[in-house]
Amino acid sequence: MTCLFSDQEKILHLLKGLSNQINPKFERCTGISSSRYELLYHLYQVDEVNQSTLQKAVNIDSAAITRHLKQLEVDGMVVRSKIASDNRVTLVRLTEEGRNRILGYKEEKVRFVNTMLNDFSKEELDMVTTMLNRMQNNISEL
Amino acid sequence: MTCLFSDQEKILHLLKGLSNQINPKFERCTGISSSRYELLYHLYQVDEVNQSTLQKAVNIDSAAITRHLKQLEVDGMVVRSKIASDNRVTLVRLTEEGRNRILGYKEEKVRFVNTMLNDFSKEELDMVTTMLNRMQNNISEL
DNA sequence: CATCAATAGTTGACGTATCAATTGTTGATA
DNA sequence: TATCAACAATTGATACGTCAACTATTGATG
Repeated sequence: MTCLFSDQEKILHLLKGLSNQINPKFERCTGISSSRYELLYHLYQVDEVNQSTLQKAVNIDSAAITRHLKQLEVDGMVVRSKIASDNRVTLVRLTEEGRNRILGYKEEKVRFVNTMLNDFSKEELDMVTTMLNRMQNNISEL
Repeated sequence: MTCLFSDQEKILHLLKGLSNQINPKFERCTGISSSRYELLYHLYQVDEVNQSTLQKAVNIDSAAITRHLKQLEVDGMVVRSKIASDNRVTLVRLTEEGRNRILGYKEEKVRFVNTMLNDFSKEELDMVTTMLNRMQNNISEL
C-alpha cells in the first residue's frame, strides 16, 4: 500500500494520529483527562482565577471550560464563587481535596510524558517545542 | 503568569493545542473534515478496499469509520458493496462524483499544509516527521 | 443619564473519537 | 459435523471540543 502523500501532508496525518492516541492513553495512565489535568494544575499554581483567564491559559473553548469546571465542582475538586466588584466573573479555586489529588496526578503525568519522550535529548525537546510553536503561529490566523 | 511545566510537559500541551486548532481550521479551509479527507484520499489511491484495511490506513476507530462511510455514502461520494466470497466484509469505493470532488479538496489541503509548514526546510520536515513517529512508538503499547 | 458596545459565562446543536457490547460470518479443530 | 474462537462491521454510551446564540453585567460615550 503505497502512500502518495507529500512530506507536509504526512506530518498533518501524524499529528492527528498522535493526538488521537494521546488523549485516551493519558487518561488511562493518569486517571484524569488531559484537559482536566491542565485546568487543575493551572489552578494549583495561581490559587484563584476567573474562568476567562483560565481559558486563555489552557487554550480550549470557553464552553468546554464551563462544563469541565462544573463537573470538577461536582467532584469536589474545585469551588467557584462570585466576586462583588464585578458580577460577571466567577472565580475558581482548588479545594483541599483537589489540591491533594493533583499531586498524584502530576506524578502519573510525568511518568507518561517521560515515556512518550523517553529517547529525546534536550536539544531535540527544544527543537520539537519551537517547531510546534511555529506551526501554531502559521495557522493562528486562519 | 509563570509556567511550571517541564519541557516535556509543554510539548504535550502544545501538541494538544495544535491539533485542537487544526481540525476546525482544516475544515474551514478545505470544505471537508480532515478524517473524511483522509478516507476519500485513500480510496482515491486504492480504488476499492474493505473497511478494516481502510481503518488501519487511516488509523481511527472502526466505529468512526463506519459512521463516516455511511455519511459519505449519503453524500454520494462513496458506494459500499458486499463481496460474495466473505459475507462479513464490505467493500468501499469512490463514486465518479467523489473522484471528481477529491481533487478540489486535495488542492485546498495542500494549500493548508503549506501554510502551516510554510517556513520549514526539508531537513526540518524530516526531523518533525521522525520525532512524531518516535513519540507514537513510545506510547504505542500503553 | 440613557444607550450601546464589550465582556463573562452559559447553553444548545453538532461533529468526532473512544470503548464496550452485539450481530453475523468464517474457518479450524475436536 | 458440531463447536468455538477469530474477525468484520455495527450500534450504543460517553466524552470532548467547536461554534453560535443568549443572558447578565459593566463601563464608556453621546
